[in-house]
Amino acid sequence: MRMSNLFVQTLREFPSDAEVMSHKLLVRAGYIRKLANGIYNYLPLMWRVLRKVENIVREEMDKAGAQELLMPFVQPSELWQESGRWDVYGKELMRLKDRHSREMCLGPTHEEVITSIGRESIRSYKQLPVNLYQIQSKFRDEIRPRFGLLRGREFIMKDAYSFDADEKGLDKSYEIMAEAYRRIFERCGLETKMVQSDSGAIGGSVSHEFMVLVNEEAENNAGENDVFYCTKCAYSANSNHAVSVLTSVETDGKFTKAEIIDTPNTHSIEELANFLNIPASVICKSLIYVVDSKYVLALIRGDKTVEETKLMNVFAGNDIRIARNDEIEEIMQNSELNAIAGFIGPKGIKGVEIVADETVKDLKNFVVGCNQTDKHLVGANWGVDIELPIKIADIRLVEEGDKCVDCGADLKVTRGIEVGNIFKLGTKYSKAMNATFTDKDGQEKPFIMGCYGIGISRTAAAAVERHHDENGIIWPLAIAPYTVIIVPVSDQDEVQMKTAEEIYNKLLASNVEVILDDRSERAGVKLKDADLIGIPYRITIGKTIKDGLVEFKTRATNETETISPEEAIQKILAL
RNA sequence: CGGGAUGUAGCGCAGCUUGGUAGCGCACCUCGCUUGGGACGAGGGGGUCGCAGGUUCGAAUCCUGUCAUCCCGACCA
Repeated sequence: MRMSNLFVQTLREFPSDAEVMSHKLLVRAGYIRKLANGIYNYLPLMWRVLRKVENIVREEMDKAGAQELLMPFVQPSELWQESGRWDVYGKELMRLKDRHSREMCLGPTHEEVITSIGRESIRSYKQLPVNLYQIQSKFRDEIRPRFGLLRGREFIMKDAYSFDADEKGLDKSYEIMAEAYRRIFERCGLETKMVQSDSGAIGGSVSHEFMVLVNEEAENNAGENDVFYCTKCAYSANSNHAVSVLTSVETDGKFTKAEIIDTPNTHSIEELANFLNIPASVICKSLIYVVDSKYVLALIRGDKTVEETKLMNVFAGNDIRIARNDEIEEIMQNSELNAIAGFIGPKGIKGVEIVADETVKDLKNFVVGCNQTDKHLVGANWGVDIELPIKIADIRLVEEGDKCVDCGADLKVTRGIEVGNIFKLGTKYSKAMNATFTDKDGQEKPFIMGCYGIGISRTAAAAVERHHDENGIIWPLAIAPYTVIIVPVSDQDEVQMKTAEEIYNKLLASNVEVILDDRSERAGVKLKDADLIGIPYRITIGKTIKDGLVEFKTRATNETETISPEEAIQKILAL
């Protein structure tokens, strides 16, 4: 490709609406252009990168025994009614009507469609296992798209679905996919961590996410997930799923007599602990949440934080948020109580489901809200002053310094970008949609399914997030849009131009993906652009060509060597 | 949806407080000059000032509404 023909427009400055590096760089280097909120044009350079990622994914999926197909992007509502998700998926599902007023949606994922394919085509256990995948644009009407390609509304995804006859088969399919995923990300030049995760709205039991870890020091951290990992063993998990053993702290309070005392203006745990001069760990914190449309009172030890996804899962909910003040007022009125947030407690409260975190059950002589503003109950004990809630669960957010449940070593936290996700779905969809096969014993059984996603466009963006410097992108070789760029310093120097053309033609003849910067620009412009665009190797032809030498630069290390054109060609061919 | 901010040329911004009919840098076009890290000079093209109302002799500027975008929380590949 000649640079003079390449459809690319680099910008001198970063776009003002971008926050994270991958977004800033991809726009500035002319890879993407926003069309609408969360919707981007993939310009020619970007499309080349995406196709590279896709092809790596294809090769590894095919190698793993999966077969590619393509399902419709627009789907009928009927299938979603069958699975039950039409009503629970929420506003992320982009719904629309066709000319006959039939309800349709833009595919955010394809469990329903693949299940319908499975039930129509797979009749016997002899046809199993099957793993089908596609690479396609998905649409999710995200509440807040951001970070460019890292969280768009329209994005490119590889989604695979496995069908097995039994759990053992699923375990095997799952392990094969996990292994394929490890290879895919490694080939894309991305170090990933496979972490346990919540299985969320898609449903199912076991799931893991593949996280690209991003360093904490980065100014704008694009990692949207907290990943906890053990410093000693292999345990790692998304914060929405992580569990831990706590280090022991004071849980027996100093108040030995149960009484309600004045605690004016102690709206937060910190204020209350300071006022009473006690550790937060002898306070029982009470928080009111709205799960779907139900009120929930969550109790947790004062020094700990509620993990909202865990709490939501206790009630098998789809949506959770902390209650607003007017909703708390409503609950108080219905309970014939009167307290504002900060003084809420479990005693006497009505119209809410109560769940206690495991941390509260061992509290003794503790402090808790008593539903009277500016007062708390101190010296409380379960079963004496307040009944211990029946529902006890782990709804606690793990913190750095907690201990690993597997080996007892310290847990640490880091930020990660989720680029892949694998789920054991089990029979969630096959049962709901009546997708069955005939097993060995002649019985009709629902398929045991799994699903496996990779964000293709997100993976490319994550690669930029992970590999760049102050001058621009540094593409891993395997997904770079071009392998090498040839830069003659002056287009007016005939020898330079002639040499550049020769190297260009030789590399082209060997099927190397090469750019010749034949533009009539000053050297600085061409060199800046080469760095910004992030081509892994650069052959610069300058004055030293008089001595038969060119400069060979490796973008990843910014190291250069002065060698002959032929040597430069050989170095590229040897990659 | 809640909290905060912004909409002026392809990109980055000034002008708005104190109304008088739009400007700077980059990019783009022409000519000259220049060619190892985003040169320079001269000339040029491009904007219903997000949109709709209102106030006014007159609105980018003041008022009202509306739309869009960005940031912080809930979503997820």
